[in-house]
Amino acid sequence: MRIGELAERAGTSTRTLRYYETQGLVRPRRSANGYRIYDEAELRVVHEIRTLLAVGFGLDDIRPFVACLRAGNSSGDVCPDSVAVLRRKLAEVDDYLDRLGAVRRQLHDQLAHAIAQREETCLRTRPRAD
Amino acid sequence: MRIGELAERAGTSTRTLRYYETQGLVRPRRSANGYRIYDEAELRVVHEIRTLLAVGFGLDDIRPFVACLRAGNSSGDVCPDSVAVLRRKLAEVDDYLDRLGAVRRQLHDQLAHAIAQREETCLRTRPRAD
DNA sequence: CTAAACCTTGCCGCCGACGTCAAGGCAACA
DNA sequence: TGTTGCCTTGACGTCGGCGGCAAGGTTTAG
Repeated sequence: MRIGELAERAGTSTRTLRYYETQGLVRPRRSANGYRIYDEAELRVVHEIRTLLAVGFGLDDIRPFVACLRAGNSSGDVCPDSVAVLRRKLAEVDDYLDRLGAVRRQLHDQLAHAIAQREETCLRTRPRAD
Repeated sequence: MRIGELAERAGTSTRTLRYYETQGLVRPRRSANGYRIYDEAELRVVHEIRTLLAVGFGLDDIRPFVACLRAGNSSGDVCPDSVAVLRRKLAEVDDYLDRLGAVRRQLHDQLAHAIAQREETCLRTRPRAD
């Protein structure tokens, strides 16, 4: 199949597919006139890329998964390099969750304090207004 | 004080301070020779900016807080616009925490599954090796 | 024959918060 | 007087994952 069909079937754009190629993630054959030709396996690869991107991976992180698929595995996850990336990413996410939780608490406290301050100011300004 | 001193006292760079100025967040006077002159209040402002940036705010979000400080309040949080931003940001963080939690679960499952697959493959390949 | 619908490469634009020169002016000290 | 160390504006570079456009070649349908 050509680039337009793959783009449509993968739910992305031709621009994106060419970009993945420059990043070494997808490797189409070329037909006589220079058009890119993809087989079904590449559709699988593109799906893997899209899924991992949606999870928050960068293209560099995704490379091992594509290599794993291309090595003939039914899943891109099972190779050692992929597992290593999964572990690292899980740790990163855990870190980020911690920090984001701290931020949440700070925002919450800051908001509560600001509102309390405003209440107090209102009471001082017009004590019997309410 | 001039820009170098403020940068050092605020723990940032002169480039950053000039950038904040282009964004309308900091407004120094100018001395006769064109040098930027900052008073102590601006140090406070820069601290506010840095703190909120560290929490994950963008400069646009920070603008109301600076205005609030500049209006004479002891905290940048207490003005209505600031409170509105705090609410919005808290909601954004909550959303993000949810999504990140989902990502965490997916990564965890994916990792568990990959490892289980590898164990299984090992057992099939060399059943009595371990 | 021609128009439409593909395809190609190449290059600039985007977002945000700056970093990093470059080329020059001003100030203070030996 | 020269050197060092401030300061000024201006402009381009960074990172990632593309979007969008230009200028052309190819193929297919009418």
